[in-house]
Amino acid sequence: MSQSYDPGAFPPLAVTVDLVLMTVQNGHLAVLLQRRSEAPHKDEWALPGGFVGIDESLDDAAQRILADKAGLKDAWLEQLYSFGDPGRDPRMRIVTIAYFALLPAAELSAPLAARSDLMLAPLDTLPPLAFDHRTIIDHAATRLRGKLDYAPVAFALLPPRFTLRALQDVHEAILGISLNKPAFRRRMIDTGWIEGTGEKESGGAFRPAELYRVKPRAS
Amino acid sequence: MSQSYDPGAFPPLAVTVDLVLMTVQNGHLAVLLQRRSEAPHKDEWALPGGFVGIDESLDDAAQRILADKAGLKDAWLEQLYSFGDPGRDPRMRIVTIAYFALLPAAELSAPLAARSDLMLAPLDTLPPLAFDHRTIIDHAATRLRGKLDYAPVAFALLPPRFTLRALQDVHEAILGISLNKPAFRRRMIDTGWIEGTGEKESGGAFRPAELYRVKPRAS
DNA sequence: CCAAAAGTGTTGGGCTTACACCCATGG
DNA sequence: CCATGGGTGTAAGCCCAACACTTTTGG
Repeated sequence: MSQSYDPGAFPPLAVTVDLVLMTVQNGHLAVLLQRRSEAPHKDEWALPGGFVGIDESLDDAAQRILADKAGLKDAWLEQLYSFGDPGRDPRMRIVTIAYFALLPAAELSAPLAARSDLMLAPLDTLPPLAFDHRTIIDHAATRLRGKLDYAPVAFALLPPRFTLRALQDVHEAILGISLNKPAFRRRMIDTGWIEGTGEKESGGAFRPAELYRVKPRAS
Repeated sequence: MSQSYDPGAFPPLAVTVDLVLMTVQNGHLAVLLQRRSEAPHKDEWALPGGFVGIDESLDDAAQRILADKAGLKDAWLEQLYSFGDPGRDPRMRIVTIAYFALLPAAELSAPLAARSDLMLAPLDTLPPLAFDHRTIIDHAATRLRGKLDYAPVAFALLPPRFTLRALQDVHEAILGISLNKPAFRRRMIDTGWIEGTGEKESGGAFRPAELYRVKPRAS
């Protein structure tokens, strides 16, 4: 910050935002990938991303890219980490700010059906990825698992009304382990994050479970 | 990533690294600030920072700036968050990657004495700061307090050999609360992070305390 | 032998888990 | 009335904090 400044003097350098958009599919964490249509890494799989507009905040860029790729607004989105090794992109120096977002699998079915360049890949069987995107995804998975116990993140993967069993399934998918049912129920209930609606699940074959919703942030 | 690319087409945009360099001074968390020598915000206090070199990784840039300002190498340094709102710098669009670092107060006395543009400001009585640096410092303090219980960060604020009382003082300064002595001792000891050297503190007026050191990362 | 700080033994309470059981529903 | 999954009561165990106590040093 102490050196002299002249806009024209700066070497070409770009800032992008890349999204790690995760969901739970068949009991496993999965991430949305996009097939690259251009060099470098043409036809390889990569994270959806894009350049940050010159008058656009980083958060706004992430929301815009999310809307472009998944057609969605107001998703839970969090800045993850920044990656900027020289040479991570062969074209030029690019620093990328990675964000991660969580969406219910149901909300991704429409964009996945509409666009053939998108796919959902389970985290444990990722294809080879362009750039350093594999590293970025690993960071995101670690962060997600770390936050699960102390922050209300899992709800972003569920519809507005959900059963406790569905919530437990999400936790088990993210952590990759099975959890004790009564302990899980009580732990969730006395986090204060959720509240029961009087309603019951419909269409079930057996005893219907109560539907819960996220409490409208009291604290 | 899907739009066409031409290095010359990119609007001028720069990437900087800013450092939140913290220590404990007189029982309070404090941060290293540098008086700006140029516009904008000339003569205001700001975080030490600098532009990222075109062939330099983000981590390397942070280490370089740390060495320049504090004359130190191999400090514990962690990427914090990236800030890039348009307008955060009036000159041009600047995205900054904030890092935070922890150093024992003793290691800062030399640079502080040698350079009149540096000062150590307690977190609870910060002067007005340039740019969005106040926000960055708040993020760093929150992150530090959050990590204290589950990561071995406090040791970066202590010399290689330290007493449990000194460690407790650091924790109390960071958290701003006082802790129960026996509980703290045992909690620290069975984290497995530290081990006793046989040595005792010297020069004390009363019973000398045992000196501990960080275990050479077993796990 | 006294003051002051280091370090330890013991107790008690709160939180979480594990297991067993009951409840509600469809067929 | 049976199978199945939802939901709850209870007891055991672990972790952690508070308190009281002992130990070690300098003066």
